[in-house]
Amino acid sequence: MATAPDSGKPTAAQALAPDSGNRKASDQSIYESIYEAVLTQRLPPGSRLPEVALSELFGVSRSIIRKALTRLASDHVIEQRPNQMAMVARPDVEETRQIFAARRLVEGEVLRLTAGTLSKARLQELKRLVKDEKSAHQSGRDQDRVHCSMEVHRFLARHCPNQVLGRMMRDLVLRTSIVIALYKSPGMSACFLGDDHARLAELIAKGEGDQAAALAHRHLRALEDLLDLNEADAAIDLARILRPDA
Amino acid sequence: MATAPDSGKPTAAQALAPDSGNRKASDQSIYESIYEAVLTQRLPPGSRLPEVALSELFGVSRSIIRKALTRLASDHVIEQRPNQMAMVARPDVEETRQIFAARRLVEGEVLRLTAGTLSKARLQELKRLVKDEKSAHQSGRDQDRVHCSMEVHRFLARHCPNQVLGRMMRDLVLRTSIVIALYKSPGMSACFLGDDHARLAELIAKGEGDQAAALAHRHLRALEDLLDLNEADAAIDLARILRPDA
DNA sequence: CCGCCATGCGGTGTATACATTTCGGGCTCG
DNA sequence: CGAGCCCGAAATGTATACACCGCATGGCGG
Repeated sequence: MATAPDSGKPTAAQALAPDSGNRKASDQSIYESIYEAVLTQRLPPGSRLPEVALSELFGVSRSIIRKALTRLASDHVIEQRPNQMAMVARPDVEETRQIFAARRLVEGEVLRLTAGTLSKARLQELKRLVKDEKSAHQSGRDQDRVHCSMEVHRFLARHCPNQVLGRMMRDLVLRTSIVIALYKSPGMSACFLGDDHARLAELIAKGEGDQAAALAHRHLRALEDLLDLNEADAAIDLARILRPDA
Repeated sequence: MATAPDSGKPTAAQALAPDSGNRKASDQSIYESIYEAVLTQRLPPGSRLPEVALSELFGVSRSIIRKALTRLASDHVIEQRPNQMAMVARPDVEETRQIFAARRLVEGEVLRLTAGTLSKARLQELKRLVKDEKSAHQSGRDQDRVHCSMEVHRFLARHCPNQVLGRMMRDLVLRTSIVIALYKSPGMSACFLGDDHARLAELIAKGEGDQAAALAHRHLRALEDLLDLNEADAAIDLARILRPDA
């Protein structure tokens, strides 16, 4: 069989194309390009990332690419196996549940710490993001909506007084995005649950940390419940491979 | 001045010497060697890690060393600044407080999840570690005591049902070890507070997750309070540099 | 016709050569 | 005598060459 048994493994060329114009990119900018592409689901889980292709794309040698890939692997963005091409991570169901549990814990505390500490200008920015997300949702620009939705959470992570926790939350937001792309039911409007984000911004502005944390907890629980996490275990993979007709 | 203004910057040769026998070490083993050396405080904060020296020590080329160093930097074990030698991280006071706060949050949840889930054999191992720590303490083998103390926490992180949280805790334990080495008052018996570890093991065995979390919370708070975190701000550094006599 | 092995290709793993930067010692000039 | 400049040693940054590995292909033999 030429086609892969599991989810597709497209090449990275297309999803990263907008960045190819940046000649002589540093390993930091390459890291961010791939990170962003994975975050916004332009690079779906399982996408292959050949070093040579990337080095030509970004106009640097493989040394730089390898450094960027090593860092991405450390952040659980990609998986690297010996003598094999790196690919965007595909966490299993168990890890997915753990990611959600960890994020509920960390994001809750981040919100408690952040509530009431943001300047007026920062609150403006936050509400701007929420508004942009809503408008993107209403005009059906799904790519933009996902981007803004992620940015809401990343904004809160970035401005948390405890940057150690903030950094953890940043990583968990990315991994959440990956597992949503992996396990979302077809057609679900991922991560747009009513105006949770708007209400969250309101609670953050008013300094209601505990209520913000509780809201985020429900938000993430609802999100997890929307995913196809029941059947899709390793058993399914095996069954589909061994009995492609059924 | 030949002597550095801040804490010492010894070369890495001595602390890593026991590993030099392993010719042709992989980047994974090099990563672990340095990680372990930092964890047990054989490599104090600020230690310099020149790539060429390490490559000769381990008998590999700089490529491998650079990969290991990149990963260590991702885990906040070392700091890498452009065109400068890597050195073991030296978090400032603010980051230190954030590390403790993050660890209280994460370790608390890890203990809640782990309590009551360990097999008899695993509980044996845990109590063995606690006993070894105590005996090392009583015979004054400080190196061994630190090692066992770290291993108690790492053991719990490794066997947490939620491995995403477990991995976070592993990283936080290391960073805690670093800041203890940095800020401990001279002569304090770092991280040996009564029989907290023994009582912790007891609560884990009995499945008392909440009580275990509460104990760890107090344990970590007490540990943080033992550190010199009041004065030692950037102001001190500046004062010492500008007025070496006072 | 089916299955097995050899071989080529495309990928990563590692070492090394060379460019560039930093930092310090020592010379020179004011 | 002191301040500033120059330069070289030693470190990192980058590119590249080559070895090795895995996989797919296609020919060959049963």
